[in-house]
Amino acid sequence: MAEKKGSSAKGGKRAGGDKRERILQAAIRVFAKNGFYATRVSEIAKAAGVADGTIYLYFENKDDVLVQIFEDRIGKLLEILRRVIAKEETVEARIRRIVELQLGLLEEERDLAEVITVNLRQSSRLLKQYAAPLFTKYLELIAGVIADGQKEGVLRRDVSPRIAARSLWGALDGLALTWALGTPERKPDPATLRKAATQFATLFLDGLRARD
Amino acid sequence: MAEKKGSSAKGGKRAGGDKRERILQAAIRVFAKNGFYATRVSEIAKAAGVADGTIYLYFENKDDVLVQIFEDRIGKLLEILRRVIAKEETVEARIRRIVELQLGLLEEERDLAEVITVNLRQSSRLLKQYAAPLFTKYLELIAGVIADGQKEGVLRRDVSPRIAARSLWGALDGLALTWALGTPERKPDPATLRKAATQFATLFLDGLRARD
DNA sequence: GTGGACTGAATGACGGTTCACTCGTGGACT
DNA sequence: AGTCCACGAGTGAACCGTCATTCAGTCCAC
Repeated sequence: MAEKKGSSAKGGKRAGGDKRERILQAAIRVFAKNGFYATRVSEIAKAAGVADGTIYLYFENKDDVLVQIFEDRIGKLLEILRRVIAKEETVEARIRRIVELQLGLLEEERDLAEVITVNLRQSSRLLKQYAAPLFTKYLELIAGVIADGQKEGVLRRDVSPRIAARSLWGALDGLALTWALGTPERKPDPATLRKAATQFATLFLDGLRARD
Repeated sequence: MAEKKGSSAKGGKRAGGDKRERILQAAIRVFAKNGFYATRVSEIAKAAGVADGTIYLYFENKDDVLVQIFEDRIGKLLEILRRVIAKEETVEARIRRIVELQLGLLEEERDLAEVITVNLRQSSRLLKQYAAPLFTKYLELIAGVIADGQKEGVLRRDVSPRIAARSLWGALDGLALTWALGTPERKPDPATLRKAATQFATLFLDGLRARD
């Protein structure tokens, strides 16, 4: 309504790509707030400043909106993670970065984190089909780091990298859930977050380090 | 239809309590299979061998069925956990038992585990109101064990018991999720499960043990 | 003036909930 | 003992509100 249109230079034609993005952002916000099933398509539309029908120009249906959020965002996250891991020298540093990144996401993009944490589990059909493969990639990335550490002799070899990776992810997810559910509105205090991240990373690393 | 009625001795009058239980069990089964939102009330009814309307004699509405599952079952789980913890002598043994119990639940009552793991996150309204308090109790129980360990000097003191407890729960939940989602039908292989439990418990304990 | 992005009211399906009815039971009365 | 009746648990077809989705029309940009 009181919305300015195309805003800058060229005008509106190429606004298409922009609309899609606006809808995605709005959907993340609303899904985070109310959950997938309790969210009305019309709410997403309103939040995006778009007509109900417009959503169907960019997405097949409501499910597809959730799917696209995963495809788009988790893809990017994986990219960032890969780059960050490549940059660090030691296994320990890499794992600490993973922890920081996953919990940091909560600070930066709280809504996205909540959508991932909470909605990852909602529709099993959806989940298994789209989210699970990406999720698996994420886990394999972590498992890879751990396996490398084992080969280097830095990490103990009597724990399966996969199990360790899953535990790591689960623990971080569990910590995230606390804040996602705890404070309805406010961002979790970054200091608390950082403290938790550090403590947990230490705990995990000490458990995983090769005994001397 | 082809259902035998009151079956044994007395007849049917006190069958009421029985019906409620039948509905709960059926609901756990169906919720586990399809998730809360995708489940039709009529499906629960069919699975329980009961008319649609009967469900409303025992539960306020569909939401209430889920709520009652939590109240009923998690209550019992807490009870068991408390008893088990009391019986063990050392902190290490207690933590190992917690791990075994939570992963063991997956083996024994796969559907319930799935409902808890997956549906715990579905309706945030529902979740915050009913499940969260019970969940908090569970976490506090674990945190208590860890705090005791710290007081005894067995566990390191530089990690908050709460954070450790959350991590522990999250990791176990993450491991459970693997199997809950992985094999659609079959129970996870008990041996795999046990291996994972042991490995993780060792990992966690070694991380948490007081350094010498 | 035309094409196409966009709109939003109308549509239809779906499914939770209701409620008028059925029927077995156990107590009261003969 | 045999009959009868009131009760209420149980039933399930119908109801009705709630959306996801559609599509006939509007409005720019060129």
